[in-house]
Amino acid sequence: MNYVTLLKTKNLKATPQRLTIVEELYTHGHLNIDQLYSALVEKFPSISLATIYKNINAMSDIFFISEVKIPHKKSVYELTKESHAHLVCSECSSVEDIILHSSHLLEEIEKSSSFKVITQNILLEGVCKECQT
Amino acid sequence: MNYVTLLKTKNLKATPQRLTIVEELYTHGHLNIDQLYSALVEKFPSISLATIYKNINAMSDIFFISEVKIPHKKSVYELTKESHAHLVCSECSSVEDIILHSSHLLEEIEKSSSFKVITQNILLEGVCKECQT
DNA sequence: CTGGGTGCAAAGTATTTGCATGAAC
DNA sequence: GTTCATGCAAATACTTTGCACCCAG
Repeated sequence: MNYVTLLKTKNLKATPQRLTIVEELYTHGHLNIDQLYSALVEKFPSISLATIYKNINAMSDIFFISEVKIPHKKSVYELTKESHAHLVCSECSSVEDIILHSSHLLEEIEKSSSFKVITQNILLEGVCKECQT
Repeated sequence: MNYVTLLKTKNLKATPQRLTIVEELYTHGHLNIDQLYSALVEKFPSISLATIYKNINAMSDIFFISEVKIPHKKSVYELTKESHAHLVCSECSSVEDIILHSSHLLEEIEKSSSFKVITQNILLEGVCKECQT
């Protein structure tokens, strides 16, 4: 898949700044605003936080980027991908993706309530492999 | 259970403002900062947002209140209770609690990763009963 | 009485907006 | 050439802090 083309189909220009945000997220998976800014300022010394925000918002609007809200922490951003859950380490703050087969869960909800689920947002806090000394 | 006593055991004074926040959350389940402020200002016309924030923070520190972060929306607060999931309606923004038996989910995670889960944070977005015209 | 709480104002942090210039197409 | 993006500064929104006064215990 070609990010440049994908952006253009949504009428967003493929600027170097924008592409670098995408690359950073592709490479590192999950980054918060400050981490994105630190990464981008290396390459574009005069970039402003406003540009980061504008781009995050623009690409979120087209569902190309998603915000992950984390309890007691700053939000991180990721490239939108197949529905998945997040494992957040309380020690090192790492965020890991995991694909769940949560059909049981959805069945359970439909049985016990009349709520029609559209999007799942599952986040597990705990200790990652590396931090389990 | 007696909220007054509970607060005191944590060295928090049972002020009218504080108790009203608790009552509001008890009655309405989930409220954001603005809703809390609107409710409290009825009873205490000179209350300030700072007081709301300070109390929310103080009672969060003792795990008496929990913040629920919701995608694309403002956080809401609830009284801490038994572990449960949230159903958030995209139409009317209502938040409903549901107790899940998510053992399958936890087993699955432990099988496919070495992550040790401590806290679950499950939120489902969709359409509530009332909004399913 | 004593210590913590309240409410005000101010400070701090986070995010958005307006606009002139510049780059993508 | 036209449109949209960038980057600066300013504005707005959100949250915390300091302090004098007040109330719960």
